[in-house]
This record gives sequence, C-alpha cells and structure tokens, in this order.
Amino acid sequence: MIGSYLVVSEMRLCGWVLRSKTIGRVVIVEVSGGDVRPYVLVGKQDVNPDLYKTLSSLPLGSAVCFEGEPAKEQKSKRGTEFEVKSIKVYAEPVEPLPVELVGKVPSLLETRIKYRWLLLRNPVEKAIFRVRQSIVQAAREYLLNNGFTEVHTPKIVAAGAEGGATLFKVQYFEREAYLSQSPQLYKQILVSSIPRVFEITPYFRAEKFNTVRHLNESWGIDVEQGFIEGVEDVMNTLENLVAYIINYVRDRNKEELETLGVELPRVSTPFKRLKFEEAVDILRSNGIEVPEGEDLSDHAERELGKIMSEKGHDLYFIVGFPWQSTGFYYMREEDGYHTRKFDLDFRGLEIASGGQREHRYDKLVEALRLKGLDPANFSFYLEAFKYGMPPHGGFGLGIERLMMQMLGLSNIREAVLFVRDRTRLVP
RNA sequence: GCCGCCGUAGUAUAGCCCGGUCUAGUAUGCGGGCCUGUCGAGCCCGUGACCCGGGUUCAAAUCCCGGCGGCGGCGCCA
Repeated sequence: MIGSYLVVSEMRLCGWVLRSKTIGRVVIVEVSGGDVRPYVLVGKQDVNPDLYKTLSSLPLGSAVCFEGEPAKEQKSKRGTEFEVKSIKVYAEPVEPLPVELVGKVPSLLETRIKYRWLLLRNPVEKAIFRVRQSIVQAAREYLLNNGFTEVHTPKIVAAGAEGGATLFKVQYFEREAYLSQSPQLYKQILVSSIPRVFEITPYFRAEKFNTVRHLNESWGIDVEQGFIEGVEDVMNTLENLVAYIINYVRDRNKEELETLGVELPRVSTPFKRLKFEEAVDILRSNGIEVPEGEDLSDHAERELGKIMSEKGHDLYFIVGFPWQSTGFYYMREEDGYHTRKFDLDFRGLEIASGGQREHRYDKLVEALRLKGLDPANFSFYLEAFKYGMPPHGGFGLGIERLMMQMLGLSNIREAVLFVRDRTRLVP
C-alpha cells in the first residue's frame, strides 16, 4: 500500500483479479494493481446486490478498473481495502489461467519462467522486479551525481575483448560480426575524451553453461574512470556505488523486501580488501585445495564467502590477481606477476570485476604479444592509446548476480523477466 | 563439452525399487451446491493426466533401449 493513495479521496484504479472468495453473502476480491500488495474489494449482498453480483461472477485473471476510495475499516491482512463506487470489466480470460498466482500451489522454476509475464501479478514476483528497477535507478542516480556520463556503445561488434570463443556470431551484411560480451574496450576508448563514463548494458556470452548463476544474456552496470591515482580510486567508486544501491533498496523498497522475506543490513564502506594470496592461504588453511596461479573456482569462492561472512564481511574485494589468469589489458605491478585486477564478492559470489587498465601504449602492445594475441587485430583499440590516454580503470557489476545475493535468490533466472540461457530463446 | 538426476490432469505432486484390485490417489484450478469478513478459509458433488517411439511380458505409469524436454554439478565468468 502506497501511503499517498490514501490521501486522495477518489480515484480510478486498475488491475487483474488475483484472488476471489465468497463467504455466504459476502464476496472478497483481490485485485493486483500498481502496488505490491493487492487492492481488496468487498461486496455484500445485503448492502449492494449489484456489486455483489458483479464481483462474485468475476473469473480469476479478469482485467478491471474501479472507482472508489480506501475503506475506513481495513480488515484484510493481505492488501488495501476499497469502497467501490463503480467497476468496469475490460477483459475476462478466454480460458482458465495456466498457473495459480496466489502461491497455494508451488510452481517449478521452469513454469515460472514460461509464465513470468503472468506471474508478475503475484506480489512476490512483482517485488523482485521492482527491486531490479530500484537497483538501476539507484545506480544511475549515484553515478550521475558523481560526475559520470551515461553512454551507449555498440552491441554489434567486430571482435570481443579477448578472442572469439565465447561470442555469438551474427551476419553483418557480407561480413561476420559478434554480439558484444562487454563494453569494456569502448568504455576505455571514451575515457580518452570523457573522463568518467558508465553504461547500463546487456552482455552476450555464448558459453554453454547450465548453472544457477550464468545467463547467456545478462545486464551490467559498467563504469570506467580516468585520471585516477591508482586502483583504489576505482574500488572506491565500486564500493560506494554498491553501498548506495543496497541502502537505497533497503530504504525505498521496504514493502518489497517484506514481501520477499528479506532483511537487508545497512551497508557501510570501505569493504574489506583481501589480497589474492591471502584468499588462497585462508582457503588452504581451511582444507580447500587451490591450484597455483589460477583463478579461484566457484567452490573455492563459495567457501571463502562463508569464512568471510563469519568474520563479518559479506562484501569484500579480492585484489592483486596473477597476470597469467587475467586479461591482457590489466595493469601489471612492478613484479610482473601481480595485476591491478580485482573482484568484488558478495557472500561468496563474484558480483563485479574490474581493475586499473594499462594505459601506456608500449606496455599495452607488449602485453598483447605476451598473451599471444596479434596487436593488428586490436588496432582500433590501440589507436585510442596514442593521444594522451590518462591512467584509468573500471569495472562491470552484474545486475542479476547482485539481485541474487541481495534477495537470496537460489537461481539467477529468477532475476530476469525473460530468460536467455542454454535452452531458452522463447518467450 | 563431461557427469548425475528427472518427465503422471492447466499447475504442484503420490504411485515406479518389488509389473497385476491403478477403474491411477491428493492438493489447487475449473463447473455446481452450502456458509454474512475469508486471509493458502472450510464442507459436499463433479471435471481432467501416465513425454514420444520401439522392446520384454499373459500383463507396463512401473522393467529395457532410443529420441525429445527439463533440473543440477564441473570448467568459464558478471
């Protein structure tokens, strides 16, 4: 229930019949409308026979609008009651609904995904996507307030960040092109003219995964900032952004969180910084095997998450990844072994990764060669580093993964309206 | 790509191991009846299902093979 609605004396409200119950000569109808909680309409045969008749003959799923005002007596535990002055039925279902929307009968994730557009009438599903909306709004608000410019970069590209194995191919007239798996190279190029940019963007990844935390089309908040003193500047932006988002949702989506049964703690910065070697040591001392020089496995990340949570760190950075496990574009430390790449983990799940980039032209060409890549294939990218590229860095923050951890979703598919995974292309 | 598990009314499930009273049970939905405020209300009646193809057998939802579909784990990564 939105408080402001109660101030207005009369209004027209619309939605779909979610639940209906007749008890003798009283009919109670719940309408899924603009709020998380439904509107509750009550018809009493002895008081208003016409309204009683209309309400009691409404099939579940009917699209209706009604005029009225909030009832003085609020008896329902599930929504806001209204005194109905008039009601109009705009559409009735052609056949009974394929899924039960109230939650009496559980439905499999597969069914939930198939009928997501319909299930959004259910308060729980509605709440998930209202939180998603808030996350995007909070991110945009925070970044705009901190001098970042929102940009849009192409999603049809000639090459990916690191080769073509994980890219979707598309036919681009007589040439072959790909769907962008990351806006990173474009963000970096832009930093040669606009010091701070961000983009809220899809990522397309052609990996044939079938796990609870991968999608083939996902969305991210991608940030790049120039004229940095070091990687800490980038990490500051990320941690403040994440804290802002979580606190924003915590303050503004109380009803959604309550509906989802989620309690979000207030988040404060700075987040813990954990050196990659420290993470490895912690894991090994807890009996978890970690191969030398490689990135952490999912299993290792989850175990680390448990250990860190026990120490009071739900959110923590892992910093200083070995160069052999990272992309060519990360700046290397003097020792040539470590890089300025970091991950941000939230309860054992990587929700963002980024770092300081190599902005020196010669070093970048050298890095490409060392990684066995042909600089000629990156000429459009390299050119941007010739004319005064400032020291810079950035990150990509996965929206669905952030949602998973914030809301305790067990499958990333719950966080997207229309799922694109290994097997789903429709709806 | 590799490994494991699963496919029963619209939805969610029982039954499958040990083949036969399974004429396939239950909940919810849907149709009908009762009840003057339910909160997943309740009570009564009705309705509707064994993924597809082959095999074994006197007999297959149940056992075997293939296909299709789904779920999960691993590698990759946000």
